[in-house]
Amino acid sequence: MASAADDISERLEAEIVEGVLPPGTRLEEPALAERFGVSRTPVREALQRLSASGLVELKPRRGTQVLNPSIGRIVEMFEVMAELEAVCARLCARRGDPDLFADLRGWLARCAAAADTGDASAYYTANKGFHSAIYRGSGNLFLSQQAELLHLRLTPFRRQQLRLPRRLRQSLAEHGRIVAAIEAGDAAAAEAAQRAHILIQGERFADLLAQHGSGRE
Amino acid sequence: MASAADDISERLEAEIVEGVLPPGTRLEEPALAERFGVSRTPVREALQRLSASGLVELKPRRGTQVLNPSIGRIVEMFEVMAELEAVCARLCARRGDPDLFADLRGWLARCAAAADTGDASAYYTANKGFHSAIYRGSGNLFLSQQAELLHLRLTPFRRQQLRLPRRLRQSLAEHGRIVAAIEAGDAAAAEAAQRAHILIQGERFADLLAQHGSGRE
DNA sequence: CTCGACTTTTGTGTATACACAAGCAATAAT
DNA sequence: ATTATTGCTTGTGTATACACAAAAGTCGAG
Repeated sequence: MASAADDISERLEAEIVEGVLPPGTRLEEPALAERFGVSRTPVREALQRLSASGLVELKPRRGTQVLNPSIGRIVEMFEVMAELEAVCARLCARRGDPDLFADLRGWLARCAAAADTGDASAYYTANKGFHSAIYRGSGNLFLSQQAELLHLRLTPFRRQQLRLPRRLRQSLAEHGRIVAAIEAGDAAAAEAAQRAHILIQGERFADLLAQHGSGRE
Repeated sequence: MASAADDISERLEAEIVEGVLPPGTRLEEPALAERFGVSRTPVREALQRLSASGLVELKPRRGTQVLNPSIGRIVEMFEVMAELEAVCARLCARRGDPDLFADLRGWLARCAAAADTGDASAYYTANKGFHSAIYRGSGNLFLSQQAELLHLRLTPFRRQQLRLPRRLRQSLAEHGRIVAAIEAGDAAAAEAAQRAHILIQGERFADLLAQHGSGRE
């Protein structure tokens, strides 16, 4: 039922997000067509969609490649992400829905379990669930979808961070503060905690790159 | 130099935003192909892009039509727009750049001139410039682009509002308060004023629809 | 007259073929 | 030896053709 273009764009998206296709990789239509056993037509449609969601860059007559934003731009994206999530957290606090509290507590527990065992992969999953719960908890479906989209776009640049065990525990503590503020109905505190929680990731990212001396400017 | 698909998507975008193609209009590929004198291929690419930017809906095997969101969803979009613009205004106030002040004052003057003569079309243009200046003034290019995109998506639903002369003067007054707060470096006031300025549009929109008893739910 | 099954038509999804621009290599001229 | 020009290769942009699903129309049975 899913069209070939859907299928291809999903698989490419996953590979970009997972880092299988690192930023800068050239995506040539004939090669992809052969790989997926289809013609170039659905491949082109898939690339168009990825371009629209901001994962690849599509230069006219010069091919498409996995987007490789500058450090500055990535930091900007993290700043916007921080604001979007801050709004979500504020709205969560304002709603004060007990079901939402239970949901958040559940994800928090999963995060804690993963942090205890130091399982970065499990923490990644639980973390994603936690943030999605906050998006949905805003009660604004459009906002939630925008947040999910930007979260996806940032995933390639966030992966390395959770490898550091200290960051993992720190992240967990921040989650705890966020949930506490939401449960207390303290919108301002929830907003501030969430914003800080995301902003620190942008800073972390810049630190990591400066450290490793990546080839970016 | 611009590809046919670029050209078509731009023209369709303009027509959707201007209301020539009202929400709900079916966009059939063969018809568009004939109209633009090209084959279906570039038409399809153009529709893909419009779908990605959120102006049209592309249902598999069921064609594409100009997006016709529910009232609730449009209100949600206005809420997100309000938050994005609020962030922009806050960042403007924090920067405190005199060049930015001058820019804003310039647009404010153009808005005032248009409001004096009651020229809704001129006010529309000046208003767009004013808001764009605030986006750019945030100093965050990514945020600015996201704001422009959402502004574009909301344009079809904002057109009717400025017809009302009272709303026009009211809008001008709000602009004045925003600029004053930014110039004063009062980030919190700028943020609040900008948020309110946008939110009122969402409410206005809902009012208008309720009044006219549109066919939406 | 109404309802349902069948046929026709319309429109989308995909494949293939051609057109052409950009990059690259080899050769020729200075 | 260096550089400019020309031809070749690669890859994207567009056109056309076919496959098939969904909607629309038609016909017959009750």
